[in-house]
Amino acid sequence: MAFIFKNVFFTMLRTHTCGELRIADRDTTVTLCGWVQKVRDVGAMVWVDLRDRYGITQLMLEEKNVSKELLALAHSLNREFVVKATGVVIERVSKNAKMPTGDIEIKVADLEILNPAKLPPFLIEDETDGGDELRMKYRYLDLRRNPVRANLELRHKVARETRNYLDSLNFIEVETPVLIKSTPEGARDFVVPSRMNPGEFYALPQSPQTFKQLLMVSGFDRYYQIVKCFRDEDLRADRQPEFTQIDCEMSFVTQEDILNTFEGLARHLFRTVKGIELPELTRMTYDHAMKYYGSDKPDIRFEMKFVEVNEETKGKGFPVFDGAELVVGICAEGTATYTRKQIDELTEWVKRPQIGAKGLVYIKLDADGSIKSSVDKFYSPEDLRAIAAKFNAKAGDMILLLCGETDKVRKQLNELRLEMGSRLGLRSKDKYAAHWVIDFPLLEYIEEEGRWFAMHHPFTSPKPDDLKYVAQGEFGKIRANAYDMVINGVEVGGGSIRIHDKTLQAKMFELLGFTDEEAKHQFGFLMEAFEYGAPPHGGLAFGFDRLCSLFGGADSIRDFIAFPKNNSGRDVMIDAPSTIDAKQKKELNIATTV
RNA sequence: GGAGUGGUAGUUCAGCUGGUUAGAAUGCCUGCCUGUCACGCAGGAGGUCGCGGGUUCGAGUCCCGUCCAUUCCGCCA
Repeated sequence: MAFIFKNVFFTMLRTHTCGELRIADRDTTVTLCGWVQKVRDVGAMVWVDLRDRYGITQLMLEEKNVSKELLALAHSLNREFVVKATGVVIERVSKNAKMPTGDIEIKVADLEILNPAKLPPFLIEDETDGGDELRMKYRYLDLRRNPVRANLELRHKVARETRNYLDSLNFIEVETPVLIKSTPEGARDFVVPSRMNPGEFYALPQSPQTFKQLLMVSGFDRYYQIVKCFRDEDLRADRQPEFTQIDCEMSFVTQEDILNTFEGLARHLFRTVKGIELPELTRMTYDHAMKYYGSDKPDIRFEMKFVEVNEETKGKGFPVFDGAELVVGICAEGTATYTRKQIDELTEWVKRPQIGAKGLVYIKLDADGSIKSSVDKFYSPEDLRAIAAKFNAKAGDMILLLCGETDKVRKQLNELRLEMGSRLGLRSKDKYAAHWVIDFPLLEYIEEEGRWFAMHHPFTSPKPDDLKYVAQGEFGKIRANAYDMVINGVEVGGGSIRIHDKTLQAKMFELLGFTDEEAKHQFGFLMEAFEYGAPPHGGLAFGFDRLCSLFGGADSIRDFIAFPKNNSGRDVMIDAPSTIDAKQKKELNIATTV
């Protein structure tokens, strides 16, 4: 077969794909290549479902019009054999409305086994019988399955549309190095020994942060990169040791410009990838998010905001509340019908070590107008109604209260809120609510380390108005020009306006406990660059894998990565990491222990 | 580092308070079948119950250890 497409000459084994033939192609002679999905053999007649990336087309062989040899060859086919078949497209006698090619089949005149195949260890079907472990070991087979292939196609589309959008705004994609320098701040680095520099190590980037800032100093103005980043931390369903970011930076911009630009990207992606017009992104301060949702990435697909009821609950003789720093709760609509058993189960749920609440107090507003609670001993119906009023609770609702230390109890109630949202079906995967969380604190104090840490990273600029707190030593009050984009409770991206002033940057390092030497050793190149005319700049980075899994309606990012690692950071297919031989170690100056 | 869940046929799972020869579904093999498409029918093969130790007359089942997988907490600037 040979043909010309866009002035390029192709020769190919096939004339068509397995997904494109329709009734209009009747009577044409075609050659298809693909994998045997299924052989249906009724003796004198054989049907073969031939599959490729594009779909499935049915091949048909009939005793009365093919040779014995050809029929025998068809009988010998097995799942996943690679086959080439030539024949005429005919209308089926009995059609299959369930498949796009279901009106036609190929009356096979010639059949060639291009490659036989071992029986795969699991079914290559949409609903596979294979468990995750097995699928990962034979990922190349798993990738033949429609759902996984569709995920990678989605990923491709998101990448393409990201490039289209950013390109239209004059962003240019610049590659930055992968072998860079280790820095102690932030996540653990993956390191690579340098053969040519004995005893020294490169680190793989946790993000191209400093390079993109240097590109701003270089005048590149608008940069982006779809780039692999590496963090040697424990993994989760939504966390891989190597992952991909859409990394962006702009010069001569305010925070407002960045929010608008990347809100535009989000909306462009929703429009082009999902066909959804995303409403304008709302904005919420970090303080607001923590107070009303107990999280810096609230899921605002549903309300169920926190209501603090210290005033209403204290001083009534209930010691647990009286002794608590904060009494706070949520109103779960329509759950007054919960049975004792369900409430007990919910109580056990919040008491699990992962959540760690001491207990759960409920107030039920029954449909008949009565009010009942687990603390009736301490609160009169009037007391309870006063609390309920603060929640705007109505008959049929149930209020769930937690108490304790402010930070902890907010975190616990956040978990409960999300759980109740799920139970009440308020977190539908095809509903999207996106917003910005802004005004993050610049610093947070880590008890164990006894010092302040950058909440975002050390290059984040403080809000000028808040610099007054420095003199007072109230570092926790300093807010940053930092922002996160949150969609459905998932932090999909975040960034900041950077420091471009050498003195301020030095001050920041000092605050973070760096000595002059340490700062110079680790970030001297950046400090020096800032002396040569650094423009005001800022940017952000999106978690590309998470964005894809969000679009794909999945909680795990693994099936949006062609070859992911497992929970222990292993690639079970190629069996990495692995040991290296003594010669390699010697060259790399690595002591041979073990 | 911590908590939970799981590991039994190629695969996904069931297997109760310990008790004959460890089951089901699916896949696989053989035969029959000319309109299948979850084809059907008949027959068949397939197991070191993750590994090590213990309790017991007897362990897939109970206990201890260990490995692996997975979810979460810590961690992830």
